[in-house]
Parts: sequence; C-alpha cells; structure tokens
Amino acid sequence: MAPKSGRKAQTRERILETAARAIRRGGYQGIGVADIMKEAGLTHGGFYAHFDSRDAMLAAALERAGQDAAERIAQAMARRQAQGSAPLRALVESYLHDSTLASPEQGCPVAALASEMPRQSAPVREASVRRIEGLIAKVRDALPPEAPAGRAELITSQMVGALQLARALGDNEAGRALLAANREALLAGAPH
Amino acid sequence: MAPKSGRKAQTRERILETAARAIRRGGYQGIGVADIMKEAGLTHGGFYAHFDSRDAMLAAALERAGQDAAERIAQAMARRQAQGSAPLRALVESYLHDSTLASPEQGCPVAALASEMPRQSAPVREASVRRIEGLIAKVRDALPPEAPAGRAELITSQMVGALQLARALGDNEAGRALLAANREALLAGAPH
DNA sequence: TGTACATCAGTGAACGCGCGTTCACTGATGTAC
DNA sequence: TGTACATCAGTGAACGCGCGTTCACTGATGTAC
Repeated sequence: MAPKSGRKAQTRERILETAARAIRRGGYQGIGVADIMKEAGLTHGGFYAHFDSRDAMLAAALERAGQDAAERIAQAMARRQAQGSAPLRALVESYLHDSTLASPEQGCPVAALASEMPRQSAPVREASVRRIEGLIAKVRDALPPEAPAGRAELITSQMVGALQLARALGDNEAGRALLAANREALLAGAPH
Repeated sequence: MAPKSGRKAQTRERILETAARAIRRGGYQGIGVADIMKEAGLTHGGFYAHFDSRDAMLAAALERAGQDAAERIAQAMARRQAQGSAPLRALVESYLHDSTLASPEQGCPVAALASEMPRQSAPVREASVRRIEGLIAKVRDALPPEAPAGRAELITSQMVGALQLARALGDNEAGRALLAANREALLAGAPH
C-alpha cells in the first residue's frame, strides 16, 4: 500500500470523507462517482486512480463512516459522562438525540443504510456486517458487566429501529415523539 | 376511476402485486419499470397506461405491500392465537420468525425499506408514513389495554430494527441469534 | 346471425439522459548531473 | 544553481449501456344495425 502522507494519499482521504458523508445522506444507490468527485473538488476521470471500482469505494466509505460516527458518539458520550451520566445513559441520549433526525450524513451509517445492506455486493455486505458488530460492541461496552447476555443486541436493535422510524416519520412532532418514547424506555430504571 | 373488474383493471392488479414484491426484494431503487412489466408478463411500453409515472407506481406498490404483509401477519397470528397464544406473543413470534430472514419479498415493507424512506419523493414518503403508522397501530391492537402510552412505538422500533439487523447479518447463526434474543426479550414475562 | 366500424389494451421501436468506466493527454513535481 | 528528463496526479472527452418515458401502431374486443 502506498504511503499515507503523499499528495495522492491526501486526495484519497478527501474523496473517502466525501463519500462517507454522501452514502449516509443519499444511500448506497443515491450518489454517483461523478457527484462524489465533484463534491471533493475533482473531476470524475481521476477516480479510478484511487479505487478499483465504485463498489470498492462504497465498502471503504462505509468503514470510514463508521469510524467518523464512532468518534462523534464517543465525544458526545464523554461530555455527558463528565457531567455525571452513566455510560448507557450517555450513549442512548447521544444516539437518539433529536438533532440526529436532521443530520444523517454525520450519524450512524447502520441506521442510515440498514435496509439496503442485504442487497449490496459481497464486499459491501461484509463491511456492513463489521459495522453492525462494531455498533453492538460499543453498546456492550456501555453496559454494566452484570447485564444479561443478548442485552447489547436488544438495545442496538431498538436504537437503530427507533432512529430509522423517526427519520421516516420526519423531523417533526411525530418523529421526535417516537424518539423520546424510545429514549425514556431504554433509560427507565437506569442509573444517572 | 375506471371499474375494477375489467381486463385493464386486472392487468393493473397484476403489475401492482409484482411491484409490491419487487420493492421489498430490491428496494425502491433496485427495480425498474421494464423489469416489473416483464415479471408481470407484459412489455414495458404499456406501463404508462396504468400509472402516471414510476414514482406513482412506487407509492401504490408500497401501500399494496403493506396490505399484503398485514394479511399474512394476521393469518399467522390467528393460527397462534387458536393454539392459545396471547395476541402480543402471537404477533412477536410471527413478525420475528426465522423464516422472515429469507423472504423479505413477502414480509413487512417497513422493515424492507425503512432506511430508504426519507430519501423518496413526497408521495412515496407520505405513503411510507402511513405504513409506519399502520404498523404501530397493529402492535397497539395486540397490547393489553392497560399498556402504558408509547409501548407500541417501542415494540415496533425494536421489531423493525431487529429484523433489519438480522437480515443484514445474514440468514445464518448470527442473524438468527439476534432475532431470537429480541423475541425472548419482547416476550419476557408476557402471557401465553 | 352476420357484417362494418369504433374502441381500447398492449406492443416494440425510439428518444434523451445519466451512469460507471477507459484512456490519451497535460501540467506540475521530483531527480540526475 | 541550473538544465534536461522522468514520474505522476489529475483532466476531460469518449465509450457502451440501461433507464424512464413517448408514441405510432397492431390485434382483439365490443357495439350498431
């Protein structure tokens, strides 16, 4: 693999960051090679100097989107934990915050893409599986060690489903009410 | 509107049923006008005698898919209730049955399409909102009347999220384990 | 019952367009001496 | 320090293809008398 610090590597990073946002905004099928290159300030012809195919780029962009979202969530959790919230509370309040309704392109790629995942090519599906497992692991880390087996899977399912349904209902009263109901249920009885 | 029993109306029904299966299998973007007409045994040119546009067909197909899925779930629930299951148990066991992993085209269109919904045209988004509300209402009907407000929204979020994540993990041990964990959690303490 | 005509559902060729991909080229950067 | 050449990242025109949509036409069905 080429060194990461050269000019070409920097350009590749820029394309990848653009794509990581684009797939969360428009879905796997919602954005084209030319769009992404243009948004990254380039012309479309250069694309294949950086990726073997559109599909290879999608897999890489998904991974990048996962890293980006994980960092953002970690920062939001840290702020809440610094103010005394328990880890699970910090996670749920961050993941299901009202502001996530309006900014899918900065949010969790699993929530943004879940129903499209089974229909992708093998490399993209494999990257999708890793993302889901990573998300479940992050939830598990926020649970107290005595939590029963399977608890992380449940919470992840509910959070992902809630965020998707809320977004489909819209950034309005209905969507926010569904989010709020899920937040409260997930936190019922949880420590501060 | 034209009479529903003529030859043309029958053909329209056939296209609609085909499309209702196709969008659950391939997503809103995964299937074209020509594909659907071919699968319905027709040539693509006739499509516009039945629908104003591809988009109008998508909205109608989503509604049809919802009716189809609602009927199937109602039948599966009835079989279980006849054997003594409480309504909620019958619903959860039907909705999250292992067999749903392999047959999205006969399943719930909300689970099949949720993450694509926010990106569709206004008519399709409106039809999507109606589908989600219909699903929540179906869950509410299965709950005992003393259930707290918001309970149907939670259960719906968890079921939709679980089915999507399980499908993305694949029709294998990982997917079935996630489904099973969610079934058990939703039924913990529920009456038979 | 039969004939002539009108209606109408479905056909298939054609359109304009946007997509993923390729490739010859350009201009900037780096290297040799 | 300067010149000549090689390397390389990015450009932009071009390709083949599939898509949604249109439309002149065909052949079957229905109606009038």
